Parts: sequence; C-alpha cells; structure tokens
Amino acid sequence: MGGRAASAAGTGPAPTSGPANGTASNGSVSNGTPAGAAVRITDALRADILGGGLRPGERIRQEVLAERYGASRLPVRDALRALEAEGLVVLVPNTGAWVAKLSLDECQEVYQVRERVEPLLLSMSVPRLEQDALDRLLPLVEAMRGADHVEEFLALDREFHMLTYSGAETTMLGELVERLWNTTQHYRRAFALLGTERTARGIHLEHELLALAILRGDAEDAGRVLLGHIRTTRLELSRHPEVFHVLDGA
Amino acid sequence: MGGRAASAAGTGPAPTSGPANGTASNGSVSNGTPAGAAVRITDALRADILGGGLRPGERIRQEVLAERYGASRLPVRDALRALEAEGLVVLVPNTGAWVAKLSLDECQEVYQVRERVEPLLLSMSVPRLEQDALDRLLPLVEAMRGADHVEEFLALDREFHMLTYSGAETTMLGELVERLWNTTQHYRRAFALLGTERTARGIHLEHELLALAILRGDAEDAGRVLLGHIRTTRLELSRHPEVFHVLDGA
DNA sequence: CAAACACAGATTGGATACATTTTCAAGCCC
DNA sequence: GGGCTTGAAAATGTATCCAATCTGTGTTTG
Repeated sequence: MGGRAASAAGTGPAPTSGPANGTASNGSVSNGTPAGAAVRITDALRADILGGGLRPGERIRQEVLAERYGASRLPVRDALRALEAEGLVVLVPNTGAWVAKLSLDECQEVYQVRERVEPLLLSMSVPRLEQDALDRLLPLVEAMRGADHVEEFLALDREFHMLTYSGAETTMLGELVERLWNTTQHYRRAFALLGTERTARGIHLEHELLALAILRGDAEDAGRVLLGHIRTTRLELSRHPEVFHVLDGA
Repeated sequence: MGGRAASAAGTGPAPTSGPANGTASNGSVSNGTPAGAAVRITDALRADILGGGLRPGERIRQEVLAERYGASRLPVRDALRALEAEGLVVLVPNTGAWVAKLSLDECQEVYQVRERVEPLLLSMSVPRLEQDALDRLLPLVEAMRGADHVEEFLALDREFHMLTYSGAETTMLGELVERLWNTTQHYRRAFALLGTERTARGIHLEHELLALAILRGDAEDAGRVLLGHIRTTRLELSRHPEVFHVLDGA
C-alpha cells in the first residue's frame, strides 16, 4: 500500500488524490465513482441520454432500468442520483425521475456560464499542452470539415474542444465544463441539424482560428476566440427557438 | 397540483409530461424538504460540515450517522452521495467517506471560477433586485463592521452576497455559486481568523463599494468591484498557505 | 532483522421485502 | 353533464440481511 495512506495519526486516505483527471479522452467521466455495479449503470444511462436514446422530458422508471441492466433498483437509484448531480436527470421526491429538459432561457444561461468558464480552463491548459495534443488539433479541424453526419460532427467537436483542455490539471473546473457540455448535448444536436451552411462555415473558421492561436501558444488570444465562438453559438441559438419547441412537442 | 403550467401549450399527454424542467417542481413538494428522511439527513450533515462540526479530511462512517439520526444506513448513503455531488464529501468505493479537503491549488481554482461566474450572476441580479433587498444592503455592511465573532461575520458576509444575487432568476448558476461557496467554507473561516486588521478594513471598503454600485444600479461597475473583491481574497489567501497546513495537520 | 504473505476484522455494496406516498380512474353528488 | 370524492394500483422510499472488498495486524521466511 502506498505510504500516502500512512494515516497513523492523520485521517483520510487521499481524498483529493488522483492524477488531476482532466477532461480529455471521451469515454466515461468516472468522477466520484460510486461503486462497481452502480457506476456501470450510471455510465450506460449517461451514454443513453447523451446518445439520444432517452429524450428530454421522458420519464425514467426505476424498475424498467433495474430489469434492463439485470440489477436491483438500488444501484439504479444511485445512478439516477449521480446523473441528477450532473444535471442530466431531474428527481422529484416520491414521484419519479425524468430526463432533464432545458428551456431556452436555461440553455442560454448554460452558454453564458460557458463563455466565462471555458476560456479560463483553456488558459490553464494551453501552456501545458502535450505535443501529441497539438499535433492532433488541425487534423481534427479538417475532419470536422469533412464530417457528414451530425453525430460524427458532434463527436469530433467534443473531441477537439476537450483536447484543447487536456493540458489543464484541474480537479473541479474540468468536471464543471464537462457537465455544462452534457446538459446541452440534445440542443447542440438539434442545433447542428438546423444549422445553415453559412453558420457551419463560420464555425469551421472559428475552430481553425482557435487551433492556430493555441499552436502559437497565445493563451489570451485563444481565450478570446473561444469566448467569441461560444457567444456566437449562443446568439445563433437564440434565433432558433424552434429547437426547443420541437423537443417539447416530442 | 397543476401549479406547473406547461410552458409550451398543453402539449404533453400525461405520459411524457413531467417536472423535467429544472425549476418546475410539484406544487406540493418544494424541492427543499419533502419530508424524506434522506433529505433531512443530507441537510443535517451539510450543516454539520459547514458549521465546522466535521472538519476536512475527517472520516465519516455510515453506521455512526445512521445511529445518530435514528435511521438506516440507506438514507445515510443517499445523503453522502448527494453531498458528494455538492463537493462536500469524497467517496471512495468500498472504502469509505471523508469530508472533502481542498489543497491550496484547488481552493485557488474555486476562487478563479468564482471571479468569472459571480459577476455574471450579479449582473443578472442587479436590474431586478427588490426594494427590500436594496434597503438591507448598507445595514448589512454596517453589521459586518461591527461583527465580533468569526461565525457572525461569516454568516453576515454570506447573507450580504446572497442578497446581492437574490434578483437573479437562475436555475443552475445560483446553485453553482452556492456550491462554490460551500466547498470553501472551512477555508474562509480559517482565513477570517488569520486576517489582519488591514485586510479586514479593505474587505469592508470593498463591500461598501459593492453596495453603492448596486444601489446606483450600475451592474457593470458592481461586477468589476465584485471581481476585484474575490481576486483580492484569492491573492491574500495565496499568501497564507498556513491555513491549509493547519487543516492538513489537524 | 526486514519484507512479503496471509488471515481476521471491519466496512461498504447490493438484493429482497415491506411501508408510505402519489397517481389514476371509476363512482357519486350537485 | 361536470366537478369532486374515494378507492385501488403503481411507483418510490426505507429497513433488514447477506456478499464482496479493503484495511490492519500478525506471522512467516529470506
């Protein structure tokens, strides 16, 4: 056992240990890692929600999930609670669970927070980015240009931005940003579907500009570009309220 | 019931309707205290941690809490999980739970996020502050000047800042800010104990300046003052690493 | 004498079963 | 015929019990 647990007099094993789980690498979050089986259900459910298998406003029944994942209702409840903490599920006591649904105002609120928070994370990341990460930036931009399906673009977009954050050794800010991304996943998808050719070109340009600033090592300029990128998306989104009506009606 | 009128014209057939919206909770059940045992334990534990009854790094045993609150271990587990989501507790699978402990770097990270996020929340709040809230600002500043005990000052400080945010109709940003405050509660207390007379005077001046800007209705200037206030505290904190050593050693 | 192994104790994680609360639908009264 | 009350059914919250895992100590061996 590691000496760091030498808690003869001290307390706690290493509460804040962990190699600064950045936000890189797609895959599961495994933030607090509840437990063995519960965490598997949590990951599966999150993937289901993010992938579109469960749509906003849809009801979630514990028994159904318990049977689907071959477990009891207890780990399912733990999973729902964990996802509620991530903002993906809404639990109402003695009533039930629903997939979180954002209104237009709430979605804009998320984007406003992202405008303030992600440039900070980026500025923490840029000075410490690995060479491998830098080498992958422009290819990802090109891949996004060539993406045909919405899902492919979304995955590449996520990978690109998370890669730009992979240099930050943060414990909380990275998780916060990932949560903000997850909660707006449905709307990003719907927005990408409605996006015009003109806005798409603008997005690609912003991505390339961001990559160039990062490659230059100019964290401040990169932060400015990123702020503009998120802001542009937010304003564009505010001009397409039908995104939310569609989801509400479904 | 029926308090929550579906925002989008009565779209929802019963099955897909539900309080998936973050703010919309059932009329009868206020998301705060639905009389569930788990929620009561959660609140009690949070108060215990924030109040200093449980110190950072201290171990939490489920059985002890179960007996203390006269309940089973299950609602205790739920409470720990909820508090983990708030960042107040750290859970290690199959091992145990500890009161969250922040390193100096992590604490500064929280403050940096606060610098970005709280001015935004303030700018959303200032234009819609009630007259009652405005009338209470300067008296609170004066009360802080006269506060003798640290606990009294901390309570007034929290009340003052939360009052400045009371005009914001947010669903997520407000909770985020409250979480950030809670996770640094221990360190704010320790810092207040170590604060010199000179820093105390500066804090009071900043508070008064902030109150005046808010009363003037100048949201932008208020945001600037608030940013400086948080930044000053962060820099001051970085000059007192003994705060963390004391807590680590204890 | 020190380090690795193994066992015992303790603590958490999960499954089953029961009590409580809410919801839905039929029936009754106005 | 419409609105309200009442009843049953379903879903959630909780308690108790059992299994899996980790910590810590004692022993053994080089």
